[in-house]
Amino acid sequence: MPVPKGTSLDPARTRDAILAAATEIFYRRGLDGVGVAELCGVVGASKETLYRHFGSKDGLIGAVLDERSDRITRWLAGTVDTAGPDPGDQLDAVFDTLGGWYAEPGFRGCAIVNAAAQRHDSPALEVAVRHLGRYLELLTGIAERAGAAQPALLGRQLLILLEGATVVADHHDPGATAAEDAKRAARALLAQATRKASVT
Amino acid sequence: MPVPKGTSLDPARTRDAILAAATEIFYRRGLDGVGVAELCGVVGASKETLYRHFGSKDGLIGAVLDERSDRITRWLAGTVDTAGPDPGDQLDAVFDTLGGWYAEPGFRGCAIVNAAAQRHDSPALEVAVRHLGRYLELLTGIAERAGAAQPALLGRQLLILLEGATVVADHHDPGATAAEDAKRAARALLAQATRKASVT
DNA sequence: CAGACGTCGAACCGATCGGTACTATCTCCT
DNA sequence: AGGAGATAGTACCGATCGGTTCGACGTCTG
Repeated sequence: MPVPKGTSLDPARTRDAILAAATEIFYRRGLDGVGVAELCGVVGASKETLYRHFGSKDGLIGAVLDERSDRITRWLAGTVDTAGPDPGDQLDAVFDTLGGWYAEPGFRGCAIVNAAAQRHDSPALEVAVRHLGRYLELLTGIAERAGAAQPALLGRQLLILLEGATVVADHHDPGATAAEDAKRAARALLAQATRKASVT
Repeated sequence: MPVPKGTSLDPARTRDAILAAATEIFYRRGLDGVGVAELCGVVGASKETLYRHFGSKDGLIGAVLDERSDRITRWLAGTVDTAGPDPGDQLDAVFDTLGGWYAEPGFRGCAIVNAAAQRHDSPALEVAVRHLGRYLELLTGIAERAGAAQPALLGRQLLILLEGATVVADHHDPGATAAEDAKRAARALLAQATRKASVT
């Protein structure tokens, strides 16, 4: 039966359902680890519907990564906003939030960086560049508000800590200390960058 | 013609040739981005030869990652050995070496971490865990020799910097400063950890 | 009520996938 | 000299790939 009797016809909702299912399964199994047919089976949609909404598998991948980057960025910016006015507290909030993410079951690293690792062109690379740019903007803002001597430098260093902690948490973090380790390092760099007599 | 007239028959060399070609093409195009047939065409070997040496594509992937991890670890340890006795100099050597790698044309991030991003089981994950463990051992050794208050902590933080710099260099490093940024951060953390009145 | 639109389910397409089998031919070792 | 082992080349296997097409049937909008 096409279109089960009684369902409300809502293209936007259908699109969102495909997007949500694809986001989860692409993250868990990798972009090449699942075919379009299986994906359609999981979400309960037909291939025609998927291709009408996204045009191609690459189009779907692009949409998934776009949406995920937007959501993560909003989520992280939200934790900064609710952390109060102190830049140090904001930094703590960022890494505490990351720590919560690392501890979630099914954590597999950053979906966007992972995607860029397996498709070094297509939409994935562009989304990754933009995604890290957003992170950098957020972190540099904290560095500026803290009065760091070289906020751009500190922002880049904080980005390195963030991405490094994510990789380490994914692949080598027996004590689950990556977020805490990175937080301490971030605090130390912040303190050093805001000291009056600053080193290099 | 099977076995071109005049070639020396050397299974080990054949194996190495396949391994070298696979290492390059897997790194550039991703594990799923190239098929066994194309790979055989590039290296000039037959499928039977490949399967006799490696058993399966996954076996080949495992061998590629194993060999690459060994080689990178030796390479990095070598730069530390030739950097002299000062732990600070050794740390500089590590990140300077990384900076040279980042600047190479065709740099695509850490092949092993990339592989683990697209195959979160199989041999890739185990090799990644071991690979980061080797890095951690190297960095913790530097931290110990420097007399850090908490060498294990500093080692883990240095690992985060190393991996973070690699990711950032791959995806968002317009000024190609990632290695230098990480080096400065590493130096700052080392200085802080070796100060007598140390902050947590 | 009528047409436009959305959707499912299935069939189908050519291409490619990882992997196997076999033959002809060459090198190496005794 | 002769057997054993290694190799290229090719054909082949079933499965799956991304993608297209079509008909039946449903909802939505006028």
